[in-house]
Amino acid sequence: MVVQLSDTPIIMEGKVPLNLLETHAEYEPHPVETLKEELQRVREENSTLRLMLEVLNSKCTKLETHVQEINKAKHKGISSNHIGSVTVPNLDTNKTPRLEFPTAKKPSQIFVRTHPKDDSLRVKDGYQWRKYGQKVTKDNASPRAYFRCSMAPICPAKKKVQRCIHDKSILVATYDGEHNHGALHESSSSTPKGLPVANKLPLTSKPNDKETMNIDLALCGWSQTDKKRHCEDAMQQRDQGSNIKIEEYVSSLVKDPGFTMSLAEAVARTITGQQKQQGLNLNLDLQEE
DNA sequence: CGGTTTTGACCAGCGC
DNA sequence: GCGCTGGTCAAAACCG
Repeated sequence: MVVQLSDTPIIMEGKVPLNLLETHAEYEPHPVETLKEELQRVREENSTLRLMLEVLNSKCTKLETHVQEINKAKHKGISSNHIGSVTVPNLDTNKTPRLEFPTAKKPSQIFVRTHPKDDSLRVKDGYQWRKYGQKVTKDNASPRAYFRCSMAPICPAKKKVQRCIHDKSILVATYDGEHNHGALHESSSSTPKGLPVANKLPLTSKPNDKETMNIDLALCGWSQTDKKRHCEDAMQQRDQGSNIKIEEYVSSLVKDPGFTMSLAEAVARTITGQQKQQGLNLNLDLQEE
C-alpha cells in the first residue's frame, strides 16, 4: 500500500506489518455473518480514512501553492515567510526546518482542535508548561488557563489557553514572551532530529493516548462518527477558506514525513486494536482495498 | 517528597 | 475613589 501525500510518500509495503496483526489462536472461529459485518465495518473505516487522506492531500496542495506564492513574492523583494502568526518552514532548502512557535515579543495565537470530550486546556507544542492560574473572562464563558514555561528556571515565555467562543473543540493558545532556552522537550528519542517537535506524534502511542488528541489530525482514537464529523468540518473549512491558521498549521504537520508516517502507523494500529477487541484476525490487504 | 494543579485572594490598569 | 477586568500569587491538594 502506498499512501501518497503530495511529494511525501508513505510506503507501507504490502500488507499491514505482521507485528500489528497478532494472531489470536484462543478465539473461536466467527460465524460467517459476523465476519461479513466486520468486513463491512472495516470497509467503512477504510473509506473514512481515505477521506481523511484526501483532506490531507488537498491541504498539502494548498500549502505548496501558498509557498510558491511566497517564494515569488520573495523574488520580488518582499521578504517574509510568515503566514499569520506561525512561521512557515523554508521548504525550498535542504535544511530541516524548525517550526517556530510564536515566541516573538508580540503575542501571537495558534489554534488547535481537540477531542470534543477532552475538556483539558492542554496544547502540546513541545515545551513544558506549568499552569499558574485560571480565570473566567468576560467575553468567553470558557475559563482561560495561564501557563508559564517550566523547562528553564527563569524563562519569560508564557501562554494563555482558552476555548474558542464559537467552537468549543478548538483551543486558542496565545503566546507571550520568548523562551530563553534552545532545547525543546523531546518526548521521543526515536524521532528524527531537526523535525518540529510539535509535529512529532509518539510512535509508540496507543490510539486512545490522550497525548495524541491534542493535535488536530490525531483522529486515530476517535469514533467513526467523530472522524466523519471532523473530516466534514475540515472539508467545510477548506471550502469556506476559514480558519486559515489551523489549516496552515495542519499543512505544516502534513508536510513532515515523520508526522505522516506516525499517522499512518497510528491508523494501522487503530484497526489492529479494534480487531483485537473483537477477537478477529482479518488479514487486511489494504492494497486491494 | 518534589513537582504540578487548583483555586481563592490579591494587585494593577483602565474607564467613569 | 470606585468598580470592573485581566493577570498573578501562593497555599493547599493532588499525583507519580
